[in-house]
Order: sequence, then C-alpha cells, then structure tokens
Amino acid sequence: MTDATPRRRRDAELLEAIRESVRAELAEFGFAGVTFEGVARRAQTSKPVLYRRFSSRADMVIDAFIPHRFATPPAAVTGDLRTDLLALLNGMAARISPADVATMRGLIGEVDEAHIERVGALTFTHLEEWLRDVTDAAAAAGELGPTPVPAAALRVIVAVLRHELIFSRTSGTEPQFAAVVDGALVPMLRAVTAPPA
Amino acid sequence: MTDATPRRRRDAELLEAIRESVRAELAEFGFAGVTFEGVARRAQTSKPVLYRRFSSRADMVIDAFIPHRFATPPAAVTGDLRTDLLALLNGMAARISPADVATMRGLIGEVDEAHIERVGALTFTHLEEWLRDVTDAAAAAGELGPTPVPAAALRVIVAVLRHELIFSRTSGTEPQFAAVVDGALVPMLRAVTAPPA
DNA sequence: CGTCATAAGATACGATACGTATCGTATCTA
DNA sequence: TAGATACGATACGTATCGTATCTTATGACG
Repeated sequence: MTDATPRRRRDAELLEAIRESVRAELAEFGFAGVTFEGVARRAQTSKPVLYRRFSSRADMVIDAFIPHRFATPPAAVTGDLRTDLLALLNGMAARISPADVATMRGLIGEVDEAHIERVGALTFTHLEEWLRDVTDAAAAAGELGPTPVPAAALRVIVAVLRHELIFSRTSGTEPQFAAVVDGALVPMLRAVTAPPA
Repeated sequence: MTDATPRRRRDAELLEAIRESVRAELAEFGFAGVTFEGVARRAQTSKPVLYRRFSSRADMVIDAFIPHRFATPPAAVTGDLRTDLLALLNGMAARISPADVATMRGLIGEVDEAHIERVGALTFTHLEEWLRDVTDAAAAAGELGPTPVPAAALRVIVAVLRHELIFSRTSGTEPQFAAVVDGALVPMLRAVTAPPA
C-alpha cells in the first residue's frame, strides 16, 4: 500500500485545480490540443466532473482565462496623444502572447454564438477605459478639443487592435500601429473633439 | 447487374464535385459539422482523394469558398459620403449570411497561422477598392478635402466591419453602423483629407 | 456523533472521425 | 497498345466525444 490517503477535492479547490490544468494544457498543446480527457487526466479527476461544470471545451477555456485578464494599462499616460496611443496599442500587442492569440482565435471558432461577446472581452476588458484616460489627458493638455470623444470612436480603436491581432501573423514582424495612428486614429480623435462650428 | 458503368471522375470535374459537396455539408451542418468522411460520402468519392488535395478541413473549406466571393459592390455610389458609407457597410453585412459568418469564425479558429490572412480576404476582397470609390466620389462632390485618403484610414473601416461581423451576434438585432459612421468614420475621413495647413 | 444527501472519481460504453495503408482498375497519354 | 496516374473502396488503429453506472469520500445537519 503505497498511497494511504485517497484525498478528494471539492468545489472551489477542485475548480481551481481544473483551471490550472486547462491553462497547462493550453500552454503545452495549444487550444486545439485541449481535450476533456487530457484536462481530466492532468487534474487527476474524471470527465464527468468536467462535464458537470462545462458544456464545451470553449466554456472550459473561457472560464480558465478569467484570472488571466489584465487589470492595469501597459503604459503610463503622459498627455501626448500620439505617444500614449502608440504605447497603449503596442503595449497591448506585446503583452498578449502568440499563444493567447491562438486561444482567442480558437474560441472565436468554437464558442456558441450566445457567448461570442465574452470572447472579445477576454483580454480587453478595460481597454476602452484606458483609451478614455488617454484622450482625457490629451484634452487636458490642449491636444484635443473640448467635445467629449464619442464612445463609437473609442470602439473603433478597440476594433482596430483586436482586428490586427486576429488577422495578422503573430510570428515574424511586430504589428505596426504607427501608420494607423498617424494616418487615421489621431486625425479622427481631433476631428470628433473639435468645438462645434 | 444494375449499374453497368462505374464512371470515374478526374481532376477539374472531381474537384468541382468536391467543392459543391463541401458547400452542401457546410449549409447542412455548419462548419463544425464538415468532415472528410461526410464530404467524401456526399461527393461519392473517398477520403484519400480528399487528403491528396487538402491537408485540413480549413483548407478544404477555404477552397470551396473561392467561387463564393463578391465581385460587385452592394450599392451604387451617389457621392454623398454618409449615405454611401452606410449603404456599403449595411449592404455587406446584409449579404453575408449568418452561416457565412459562422464559417468565417470557424476558419479563424482552425486555419494555420500562415493562411490567416486569406481568411480575412474571403468575402472582403474588393472592399477596400469600393471604399476608395466612395471617398473619391465624395471628394469629387466637394464633400471631402483634396488630400487623398491614406490606405490606413480605409483599412480602419474594413477592420470595423469585419470586427462587427465577428464579434456581434448574427441573430437578433442588425448591426448598427450609423453611430460609428457619424461618430467616427465620417469625421475621420474629413480630417485626413483636409488640405494641409 | 451518527445519518444522509451530495458529488468526486473510476470505469466502461458506443459512436464518430481522424489520418494512413493497401489494392484493384478506370482513365489518360504517348 | 503499353504504361503511368490517381480514383475509388476498404480496413485499420487511435483518439475523443458525451453518457451511464457505481462506489465512496465528504460535509451538513440533526
């Protein structure tokens, strides 16, 4: 008798063990390599335990990603619009690893339509607020006009970043945000904040 | 002897039969339901025949989508920027079916990194040109300034549309482009075409 | 402290699809 | 008409799915 204690985890403890296993499988095999059987094996539990909690692989992965979100912006706000915008976009692109991008893509492909929005939010939860901080600071510095930036304009920037991450190769060249910042985003922000004629 | 002639298709004829079967399976079962076995069955051929041509399901589906691209813009250009932009975005959103969106999402999740850009191009091949036509017409009508619209600005618009299709529920409410057109895109285009100070 | 509902964990199941190997032969080319 | 090609059929072992069944550790409650 080598092992005497057949410990049995429950609830929160078990759930956390499952999440860690999901992340480990994700790191080792990528999204496509995550399976109920593999996760159960690694977490030293069984498939029914997983199926009681998650209805699909996508469900499981989304859940495991929750503690993986970013709580703080990747760069400090200086008040210089172009600098701050570039730092924010480049910083986000830098802190999201190729593996994370692959996971996002996998989730887009597999999650049920009803939860697609949650996928978008995964690592972008606070981006719109951080953009708001940037534009507020630029306005305070006199770089932008007095009109508040419409939410639609901020969402355009979020879309640009997310789109770039999804549709660009992660290996090879880094994303180049300079062109879009100079050629589109900064002019857009100036235009929408210009005082009414 | 019921059937006397065991006809055997080859090359182009066979390929076209395969493509049609892929589209049929796609329509019937959705992207997730497309399998090598199912396609082979429907096309009355065999798996090895498919594997000789395609290395993955994503490969197969991308190939089958080729003749499915759109060659003409969904609306005529009037010269009124806001109207044309809205018509183009809404028109694209309308002609891309929920099933097509599901296929796009599936492809994003499964295609190998090296071909991710092809996925983006699938139904958006000419969108950037059509946008250029719209801005050219607006410039000709005096609605935009003399500076040519930078490609980066047009790509922002493409990103907005693609992003909206991917991350919004297809069922339920139609995408609302009015807010983004008025609150971001039109001001952006005016700003980038303004004559240099 | 004993009872009991709960759920963990193990196992097994049929079904499905994977990707590959093998083989006979229809079809095209020269 | 000979030879190369590759279609079409079949079968294989493996992997994973999602579910059913059963035992038993665990914690709540009396």
